Amino acid sequence: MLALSCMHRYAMYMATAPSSRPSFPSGSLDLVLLSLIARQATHGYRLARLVEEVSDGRLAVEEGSLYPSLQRLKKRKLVEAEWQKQENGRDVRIYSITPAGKVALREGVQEWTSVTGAIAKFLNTKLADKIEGSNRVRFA
Amino acid sequence: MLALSCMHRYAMYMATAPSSRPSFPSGSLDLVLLSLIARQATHGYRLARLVEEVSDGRLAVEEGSLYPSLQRLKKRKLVEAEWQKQENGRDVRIYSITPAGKVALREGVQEWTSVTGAIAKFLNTKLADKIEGSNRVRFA
DNA sequence: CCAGTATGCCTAGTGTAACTAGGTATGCAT
DNA sequence: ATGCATACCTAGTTACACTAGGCATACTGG
Repeated sequence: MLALSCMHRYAMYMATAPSSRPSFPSGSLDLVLLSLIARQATHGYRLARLVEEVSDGRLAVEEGSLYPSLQRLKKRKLVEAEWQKQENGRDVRIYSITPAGKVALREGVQEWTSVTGAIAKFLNTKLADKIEGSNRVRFA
Repeated sequence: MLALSCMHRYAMYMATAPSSRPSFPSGSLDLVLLSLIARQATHGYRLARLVEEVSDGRLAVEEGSLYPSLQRLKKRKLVEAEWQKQENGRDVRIYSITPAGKVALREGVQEWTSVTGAIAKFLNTKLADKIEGSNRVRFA
C-alpha cells in the first residue's frame, strides 16, 4: 500500500470530519504526473513518492489511481513506456514524455491555471464584498 | 439551455481539441456555489448567471450540475431552501447559507487553496529545475 | 392573440476519474 | 525465513459533472 486511507472529495470535507490527506481534484492527476515525467523520465512507484515529497505530504496518489492515469497518458501518446533493468536488478517501467506530451502539458497547465484562477476569484472573500456591493442592484 | 455544449475534463483538453468553455474540476462546484450563496441568498438560475459573470465567461455551470449540487448542499445542511414569490410574480427557490455552511465554506476554501497550491507547485516549471537538480542523485 | 424567447426548476442516464481492495513478484535486512 | 519495502497491476465502487431531455411561467414582437 502506498498511503493511508485517503478520503476524497472536497464535498466530503465539507460534510464530514476530514480524515488524513486530501486527494487530487478530478482531472488534475494526469497533469501532475505528466509534469513530473517531463522533468525526468522515471517509473510509476517513484512518481508516487515524488508526489508526496514535492507536496510535503499534502498530496498522495493511490496506486489504483496512479497506474490507470499512466495508462491514459500512454494511450494518448503523451508518454512512452519502456521496461528497464535497474542497478539492483529489478525491472521497472520507465515513462518518458513525448513531443505531443510537451505540447499537451503546456496547454494543460495553462488551462488548469486559468480555471483554478477563476475559481479562486469566487473563493476570495476580499473580492466577495466588492462584487456584492456593485451587483446588489442587479440582484432580483 | 444554459450554455453551449461544454466538453469537460482537462484530460480531454490534453487529448483532443478543446471545444468551448471548460467546466469545474470535480468537487469544486459545491464550494463555488456555497461561496456565492454566502455572499447573498439567491436562487439557482441566478447562481448560474453569476458564475458566468464573475468568471468573465471562463466558467459555466450546466443546469444538470447546478441543481444536483444545490441538493447536495441542502442535504448536508450547509444551505437552506425556501420558495419565495418574486416581484414579477414568479416563484423561485431561494438558497441561503446556514451557520454550518459558513464553517464548511471556510474549511473548504482552506482545503481547496492548500491542494491547488500544492498542485501549482508541480506545474510551476521554475521549481522544476530546482527539484530536478537537488534530487538528481536520489533518482533511481 | 399567439409564437417565440428567456426565465426558472427538475430528473434520468452516461461517462470518467480517483478511489478501495485486493493480487503478484522481487530485493534486502534481521 | 520472515517480514518489509519496492514495484506493477486490475476489478469493482462511488461520486460528480455532464447530456438530454421535460415542465411551467413571464415577457415581447408581430
